[in-house]
Amino acid sequence: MKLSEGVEWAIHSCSLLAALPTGAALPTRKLAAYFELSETYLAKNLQLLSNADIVTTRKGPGGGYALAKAADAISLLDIVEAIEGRSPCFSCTEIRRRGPTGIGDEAYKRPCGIARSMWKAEKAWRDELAKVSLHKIQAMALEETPDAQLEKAKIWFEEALA
Amino acid sequence: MKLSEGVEWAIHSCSLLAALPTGAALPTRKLAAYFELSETYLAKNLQLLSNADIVTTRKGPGGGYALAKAADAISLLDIVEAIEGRSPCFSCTEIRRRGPTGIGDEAYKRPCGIARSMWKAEKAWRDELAKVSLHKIQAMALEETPDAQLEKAKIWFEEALA
DNA sequence: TTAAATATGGATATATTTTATCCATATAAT
DNA sequence: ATTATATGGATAAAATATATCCATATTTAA
Ligand code: FES
Ligand code: FES
Repeated sequence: MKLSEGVEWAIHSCSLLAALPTGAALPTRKLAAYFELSETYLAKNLQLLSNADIVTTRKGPGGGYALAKAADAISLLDIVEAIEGRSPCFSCTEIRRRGPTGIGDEAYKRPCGIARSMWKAEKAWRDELAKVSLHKIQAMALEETPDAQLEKAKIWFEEALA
Repeated sequence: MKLSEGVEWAIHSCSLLAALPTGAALPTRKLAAYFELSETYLAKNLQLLSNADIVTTRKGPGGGYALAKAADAISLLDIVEAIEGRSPCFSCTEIRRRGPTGIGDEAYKRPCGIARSMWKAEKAWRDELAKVSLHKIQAMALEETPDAQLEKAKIWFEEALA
């Protein structure tokens, strides 16, 4: 069980976008450059964010990506689900119905106890992710980023938005 | 993010083993037959349970698998970790250090806020799994299994252990 | 003592998923 | 018009999950 790389990429990208001045946007090329990531593959992940209405896009020169809503209205869960999808990690294949003791499908009404337990745990995970806003992520990043990096980031932004 | 099939197989297998009379054991062949699963692949998963000390084994005729401890001393988390391993689902690749604004590795002491948040959610998942004992799983199964199946299972057991 | 039944671990094969790239197209700004 | 950009589809390459096979060690039962 591993989350895809794209989840980390997407969170960092959103966190960076959260720092943009109103009205500004960053294109794939610049986002990829900032994090030193594959431009084409990052583009795919940004598309997922776009389809999930987490970011908005503007085509053409000067265009790019920006957050679609306030950073405190976007949660880690939103981002994780945009990238990973919404299907449960645990999937019950109804093993209980199989084999020599299994009986007709109509006999099994509720989801089995195993699935219910696994799904409950998964809900705890999602609930916890839902509690963390992008705003909080950005605030933590701001606080823990070394001053030297903040300086360089400031200069990079000026150039990128010029 | 998907849990491997083996997790479901392992939980069902343990739940069945929990129903064994003291001293009895079931070999791979019979477990696979009961659930109509691939015998060779189930064997691999049972090996993982064995290495994790969730089940004990006895080689030779009349041998097989049995629980290594009481069913209420085994949790879903134990089983999930035996099959899936203990490494975190989210892995921080330290993207923050990269790119044109990144500075020397020595500047980043604590894990980043993104990773801390993701790991916290993961902990909530594991904690929830740890709360569910195999005993509970077995009790739920017993309660929700149709009577017709319980009958057939009883007969199957008698034959299997004869 | 021997034969049969079983688990174990290694090697390997196959299928599926993830990661990554490329391209043709649509769209917007200058 | 030209340039910069996102989008979605097709495809390729790499990694992982699924599945099988085999040689070996061990244990039981005859
Ligand atoms: S029957 Fe296997 S998890 Fe539901
Ligand atoms: S730097 Fe990316 S999650 Fe830690």
